[in-house]
Amino acid sequence: MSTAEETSGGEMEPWDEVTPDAARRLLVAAVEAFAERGYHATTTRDIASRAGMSPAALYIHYKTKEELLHRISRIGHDKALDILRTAARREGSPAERLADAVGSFVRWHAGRRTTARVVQYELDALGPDARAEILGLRRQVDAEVRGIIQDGVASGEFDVLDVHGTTLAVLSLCIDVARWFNIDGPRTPDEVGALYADLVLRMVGAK
Amino acid sequence: MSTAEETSGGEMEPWDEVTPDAARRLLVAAVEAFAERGYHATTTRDIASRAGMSPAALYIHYKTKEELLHRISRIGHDKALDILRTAARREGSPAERLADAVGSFVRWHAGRRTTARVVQYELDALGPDARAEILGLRRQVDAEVRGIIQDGVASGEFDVLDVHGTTLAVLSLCIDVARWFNIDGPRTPDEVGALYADLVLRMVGAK
DNA sequence: ACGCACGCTAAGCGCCCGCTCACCTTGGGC
DNA sequence: GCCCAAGGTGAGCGGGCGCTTAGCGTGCGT
Repeated sequence: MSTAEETSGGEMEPWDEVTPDAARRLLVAAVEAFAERGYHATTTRDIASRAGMSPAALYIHYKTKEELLHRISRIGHDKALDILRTAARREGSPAERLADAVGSFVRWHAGRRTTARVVQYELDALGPDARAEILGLRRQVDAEVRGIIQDGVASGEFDVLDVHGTTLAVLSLCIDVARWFNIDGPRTPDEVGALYADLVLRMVGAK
Repeated sequence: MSTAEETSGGEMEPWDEVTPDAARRLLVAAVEAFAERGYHATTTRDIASRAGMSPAALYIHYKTKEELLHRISRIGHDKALDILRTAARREGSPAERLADAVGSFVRWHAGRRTTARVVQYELDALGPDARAEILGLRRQVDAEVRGIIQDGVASGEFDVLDVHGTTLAVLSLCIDVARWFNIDGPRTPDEVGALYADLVLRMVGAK
C-alpha cells in the first residue's frame, strides 16, 4: 500500500495537447475560473482577462463558453480513465492493483484539484450531447474499478457482498477528495492517496 | 449493522419551522431549483414561478436571493448535525453508534437528496459571514463523528491509525451520496445506508 | 516590396438578470 | 362601515451577460 511509482501527482500540465498557445491559455484560465466560482458564475470576460486577452478573443478559439467546459471535461475524463486503466492493467495481485488505482486516482484529484473539480462537479452544465459523451467515459471508469474488485472476489482475495455498490462507494470516496482537499492543508496528495488506498483495501476485506 | 430504528429517512418535510406559508413555499421552491440547476444558474423569477407567485413576491419575505440560500443551508446543517448527535449520544458500543450515525446520515443524504445537494455543494455561493457560520456547524459535524471513532479506538474496538483522516473519509463518503444518488435508481436510501454502515465499520477495523 | 490571412481588439447589440416601486387587494379591529 | 397593516402584483430600472461585427496590426509567402 506504500509504493507510489505512478504518475498522476505528476505536476506537468496535461494541456499540452491544446494548441495554439492562446487557446491553451484561455482553457487554463477557464479551468481556474470554473473551479473557483463555478461554470455559471464565471463570465467570458473573466476568462479572457485571466488569459490577458480581450473578451472577443475567446470566440476565435471556441464557439461558445460551453465548448470550453466540454473540452476541459473531455480531456480531464480521458486523463482520469488513463490513470485507472494503467493501474488496473499492470501485473500484480488484485489488492496491489486496487491500491495503485485508488492511490493514483486520489493523487490526481488532490494534486490537480482545480481540474478535478470542474470535471466532477460541472457535468450538469453541459448540453445533452456533450453530457451523454462524458457519461459514457464515466461508465468506463466504473468498469475499470469494478473489474479489479471482481478479480479479487473471484480469486477469494476480497470479501465483498455487493460488488456494484462497493465500486460506487470506492469511486465516490475518491471523487469527493476534489471537494474538500486543500493544497494548503496538513496533508499532501501522496499522504491522502496512501491513506485512501489503505481504507479501500479494508472496505473490500482484502486479506 | 442492520438495525435502522432512527429517523432521518423520515419523510416529513423539515421546513415546518419556516413561516408564514408563502415564505415556506418560496423556500421549498428555491431548494428544488438550486438542487436542479445550481444557485448561480437559478433565477429569482424561476423560484417565484415555482411557488406560484410573481417575481416581486420573493422580496417581501427575503431580502436577497442569497438570504434564501443562507436559510436553507442553516436549517439543513442543523438537521444533519441533529441526526449525527442523536446517533453519537445514544447508548451502545462505538460500532453500534458509528453504524447508526453513518446509516442515518446516509439515509438523509439519499432520501432528502435535493436539500443535501444544496447544503453540501452551494456553500461557496454564500458571502463571508454566512459562510463562516456554516463552517462552524461543519466543524461540529466533524467533531461528532471523530468522537465516536476515538471512543472505539480508546476501547480497542477499532483499529485506526489516522483518526482525523479516517473521520474525514467517512464523512466524505456519506456526503458524496448526495451527488450520485438517484431516487429512480436501483437502491433505496435504506439499502445504501446499510451498505455504507458496513463499509465504514470495515474502514475503522471494527471487531 | 507587398498582399493578405490570421489573431486580436473596441464597440456594442439584444437579452435577461437581481431587485425596486407605485399601486392594488383583502380581512380583522373598532 | 371604515381604515389600515400585511401581503401581493405589473412594470420597469440599471447593469452585466454571452456573443457579434467591423476593422486594425503584423508576419510570412512570393
